[in-house]
Amino acid sequence: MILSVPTEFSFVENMKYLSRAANECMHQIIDDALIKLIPVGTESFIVEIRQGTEEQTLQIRILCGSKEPSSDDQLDITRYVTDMFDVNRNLQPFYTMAAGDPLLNPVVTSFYGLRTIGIPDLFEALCWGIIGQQINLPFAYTLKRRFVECYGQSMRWDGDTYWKFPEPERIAALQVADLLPLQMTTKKSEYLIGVAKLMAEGSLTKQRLLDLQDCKAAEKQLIAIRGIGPWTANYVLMRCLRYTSAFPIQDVGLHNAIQHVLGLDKKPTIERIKELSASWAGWEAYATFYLWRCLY
DNA sequence: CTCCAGGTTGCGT
DNA sequence: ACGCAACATGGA
Repeated sequence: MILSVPTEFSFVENMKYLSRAANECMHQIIDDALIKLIPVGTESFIVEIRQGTEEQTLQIRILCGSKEPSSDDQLDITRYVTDMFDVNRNLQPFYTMAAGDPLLNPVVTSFYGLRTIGIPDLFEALCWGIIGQQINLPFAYTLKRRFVECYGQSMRWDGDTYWKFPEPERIAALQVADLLPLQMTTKKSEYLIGVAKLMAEGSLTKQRLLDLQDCKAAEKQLIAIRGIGPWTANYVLMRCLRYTSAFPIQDVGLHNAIQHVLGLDKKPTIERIKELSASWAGWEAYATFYLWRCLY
C-alpha cells in the first residue's frame, strides 16, 4: 500500500525518533525501514513501513501474518500507520506559532517534519507511562522488554522476533509477586495489574475516552485511576489519544530540554514554564515532543 | 558513596 | 490546597 503524507512530514526525522532506543522491544529498524507487529482485531501482521519511491509517500508492506490479510485488514493497517505517524495532522498552524517562539523556533527548524509518534494501544501507552515513572529511560526500556517478553506473544520473521504487547486479561490475572522478579517495584506492579483489571473488565476503554472529545475530561478520568497522575495522564493523552493540547508539564525531560535550549544555569520552575508556554495553547504536546527530541 | 531518573501516593499541616 | 517523606533501583 502507498500512503501520501503532507509536505510537513519527514520520514527521516520520524525514523530518527524511532531509532532513539537500542533496547526498544516493540519494533525493529532494518535497512531504513520500520518493521513492527501490528494487531488487527484478533490477528497480527508484521508490517514494513519505508519511504516511498514517490516524494511524500510511505510504502506499507505486509511481510507476514497470522492469516492472509483481507482488504479490510489492509485498511486497518493503513489506519494504524496513519494514526501512529499522526499523518493527518495539519502542522502549519503549529509551525506558524513556533516560528515566533524563542524556545520552539530552534527545535522546529532542526526537526522539521517530526510528528508525535503514537502508541495506538491504550494498555501499552498506560503501561509504558507507569513503567517509566521515576526511573531512567534505559532501565525503563529494560523493564518493558522483560514485561513484554514474559507476558506478550511473538511472531518470527526473517530471523527476528516481533512482539505483541501483553493483553490486559493476561496481566489482570497476575499477582504482584509475579512481576517483582522482573524488577518492577511493588507499586508499579500494583498499578499495572490495577489498570489491566479496569481494561479487562471493560470499564476503561480507548473508545470511551475518545468519545469524551475533551482533553481535560479525559485527563480527569485517567487521573482517577490509581497509579496514573498528571504526568502519566498527559503522556497517554498525547501519545495514545492524540490530543495536541496534552501537556506533561511536570516532565523532568521537558525541564532539562528547556534549560538546554535557553542555556539556563538551572531548571526552570513550573511557573516559569507556564509563562514560556502561554503561546503554545492547543499545541503543547507537539511543543513538548519537539523539545524532548533535542535531548538525544 | 551520592545524586538523579519521562512520578504517584498518602498523610500531615 | 500545599508540602513532603516514602517508594526502590539502575546508571553516571
